[in-house]
Amino acid sequence: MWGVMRRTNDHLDDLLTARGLRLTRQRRQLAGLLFTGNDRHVTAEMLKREAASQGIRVSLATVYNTLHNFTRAGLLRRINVDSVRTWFDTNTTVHHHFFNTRSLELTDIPQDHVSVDVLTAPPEGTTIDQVAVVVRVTPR
Amino acid sequence: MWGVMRRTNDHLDDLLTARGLRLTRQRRQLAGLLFTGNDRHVTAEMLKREAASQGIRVSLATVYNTLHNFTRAGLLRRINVDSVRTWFDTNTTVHHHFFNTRSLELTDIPQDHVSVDVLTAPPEGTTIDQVAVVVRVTPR
DNA sequence: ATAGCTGCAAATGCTTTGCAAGGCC
DNA sequence: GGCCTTGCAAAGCATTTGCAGCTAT
Repeated sequence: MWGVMRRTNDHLDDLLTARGLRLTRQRRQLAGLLFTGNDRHVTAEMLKREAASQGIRVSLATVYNTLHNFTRAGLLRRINVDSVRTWFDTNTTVHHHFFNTRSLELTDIPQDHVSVDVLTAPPEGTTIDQVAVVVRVTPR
Repeated sequence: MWGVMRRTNDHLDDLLTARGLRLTRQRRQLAGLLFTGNDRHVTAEMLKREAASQGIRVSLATVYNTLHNFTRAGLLRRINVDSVRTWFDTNTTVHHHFFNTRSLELTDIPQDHVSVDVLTAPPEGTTIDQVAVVVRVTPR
């Protein structure tokens, strides 16, 4: 039990320091929520609420800062699915998404389950950065 | 000259009335900007600015109302490419986009220039509504 | 010691809303 | 006439920013 906890926390600390991020209480706790267990999709507001529900005290500004720092450090990936809020994905590998426009739920689609071919050349003077496939779904 | 103008305006009026939209000055003028000429990608702010530059007086609230009304009527399509502003596309057919994340320019990719295959079934209880491919590009 | 973080409150940017006045059918 | 639209100002959200005080290294 204690062994597991220690290992998990050490692992998280390594994750942060390896990316040059200082170990602050807030970052460690948010990392604990994000990088323990399965892949997750969160918004700033969601993460703040979840933290609060676990007795973690963080300001919303810090949640935003942390999400951006983690993204810059390559620990998270931004996803653009609706124009209201910004989503962050703990799965940083190339992959795509189902987006339930009613419940606002995001689900991963493994990269190898989607084949995309773009036959048109990108606009003059630009290079392709990322291809995002969002499959919008609604309750049947 | 007059013939062309008349025909264009009549055509626009038909477009609106056919969709059950009342002919107000603002709707006709905005429709004139949107549906005359090539396909376009606009945000509310852009359309408002463009209207202003042509001496068309419309409030921003009305621009938003109109964009939504036109969308509901099937004359426009919403596009989600960034989480800051909402884009509207006069091309309502199925197709995809290049999005220049630096200049915020949107370019169409004809549907038949993109092949997408999703091998994963949509989440339990949902059906696919739309598949959106956004190719993010940056200046070389 | 000091560069970097945090938290608060205020500011920002996009979008929506409430409501009175005006316009279309 | 009656219902729909418009315009304004205010409100609403998500997000960012300025800054004073704190903290990791």
